[in-house]
Amino acid sequence: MENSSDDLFALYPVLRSLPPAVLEELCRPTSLLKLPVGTEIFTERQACQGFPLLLSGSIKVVKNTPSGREMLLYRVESGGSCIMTSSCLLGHSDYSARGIAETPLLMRVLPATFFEKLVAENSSFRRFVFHLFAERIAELMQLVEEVAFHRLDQRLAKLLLAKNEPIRSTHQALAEELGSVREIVSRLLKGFAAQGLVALGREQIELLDRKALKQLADVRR
Amino acid sequence: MENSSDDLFALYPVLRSLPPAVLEELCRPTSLLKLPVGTEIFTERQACQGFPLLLSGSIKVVKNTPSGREMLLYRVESGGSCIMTSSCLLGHSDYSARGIAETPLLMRVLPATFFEKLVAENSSFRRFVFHLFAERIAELMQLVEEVAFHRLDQRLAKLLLAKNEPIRSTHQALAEELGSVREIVSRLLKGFAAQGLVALGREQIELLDRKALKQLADVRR
DNA sequence: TTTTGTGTGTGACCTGGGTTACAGACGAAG
DNA sequence: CTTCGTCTGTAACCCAGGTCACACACAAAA
Repeated sequence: MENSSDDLFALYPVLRSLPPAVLEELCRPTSLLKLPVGTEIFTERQACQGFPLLLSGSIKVVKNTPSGREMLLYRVESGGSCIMTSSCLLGHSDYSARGIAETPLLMRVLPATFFEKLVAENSSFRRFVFHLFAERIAELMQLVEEVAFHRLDQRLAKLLLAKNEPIRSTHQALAEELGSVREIVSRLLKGFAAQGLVALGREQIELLDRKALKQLADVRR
Repeated sequence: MENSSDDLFALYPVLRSLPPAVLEELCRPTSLLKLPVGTEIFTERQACQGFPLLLSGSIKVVKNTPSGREMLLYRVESGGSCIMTSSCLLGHSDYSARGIAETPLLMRVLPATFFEKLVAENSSFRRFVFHLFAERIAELMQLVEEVAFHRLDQRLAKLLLAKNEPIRSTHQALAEELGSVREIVSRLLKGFAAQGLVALGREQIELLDRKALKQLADVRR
């Protein structure tokens, strides 16, 4: 698949107004990064060189515990951009989380100097970046609330609803998104199945009663 | 106490480079806001009119549950500025949290139009704002980790260490910072006291063994 | 002094969810 | 087919922390 600048513009319309020099630099074939699944995009306390523009694939940003548990903080999908990186570009040093390629990635990296320039001169780009920040903060605050106050069954229900069917993922993977462990997810899913909310298969979950799941997910306590 | 522009500049050196017009507007006595304790600075889903510059006092940003529990997301102190607001200034609509004056507040509000202009034209101001965002995000990610993976005794120990002695606050208040309930905090504090880590009094806590508390707070599990 | 309110101590109890330690089930590879 | 690795089920157990229901204790107000 060819990755012309067209793809870039389709995902990041903001970049249409780039000055030609930046554009040329950005579209040089060497600036195209292909990364395999599992690549660590960034680690806790490690610097970064530019502003990543994700063309395809998805990055998960997670916290890990020494005991081997994991918790998904958020995802970066194509069209989004990892704001963590810009955070770092802008003086804040350590990441305090890891970013990992969930799928093979295709991305271009906007060098730091260009990023600075764009943010300064291009109001729509600036708006775009601010928006990324704002969104991230809102999502993180939501996450704090959920982790602090919502039961795991609620959070699991919500997670299932957020995925598009057919859901193909292991209980382990779901547990890691929730910051829990496999056994509990299995137990809860079994409960859901018993209530006729889902049908379970190896590495696949079918949602039988979205309405009831939604109700479960939405209970305020 | 007079609140000249000097105070403003002392807290926000960034503003020194303001164009005179903005400066004049900002220093008009009418732009000085005095708010009593308990004022709701912003609520979930409510718009905002400018970028607040806190001169004195502290704002707590919290999540509440229907069951009456509360959880502190973060604080804004003088010199900081509530990035939530800017978030909103920049297009993201709903707050998903409440901001409440913990003490009487003294603040000036930079009107939205000036804010836009400053962010565009003044690189140090822009850097300042980005830095606020970045810091906030890092803190929130840290908070997620703590809530998800750390036990309450750890988090309480950390909280106590972060306060400056003498600590004068009720168990209820501590519980609300942690997103827990009074009884549990009392129980844990009693435990700390039994180990000689703290001495308890009505609305006051004395730290007897900071080293041990620190150790407790730092355990990685 | 008595009253009243606000903070604290405390025990009994419950429950969500994490831990351990398995056993079976399925699919792919040999 | 057999083997092996990955995924799932599941039971026994434990513990942190939340809930309920109190009883005090202390201070300020009446």
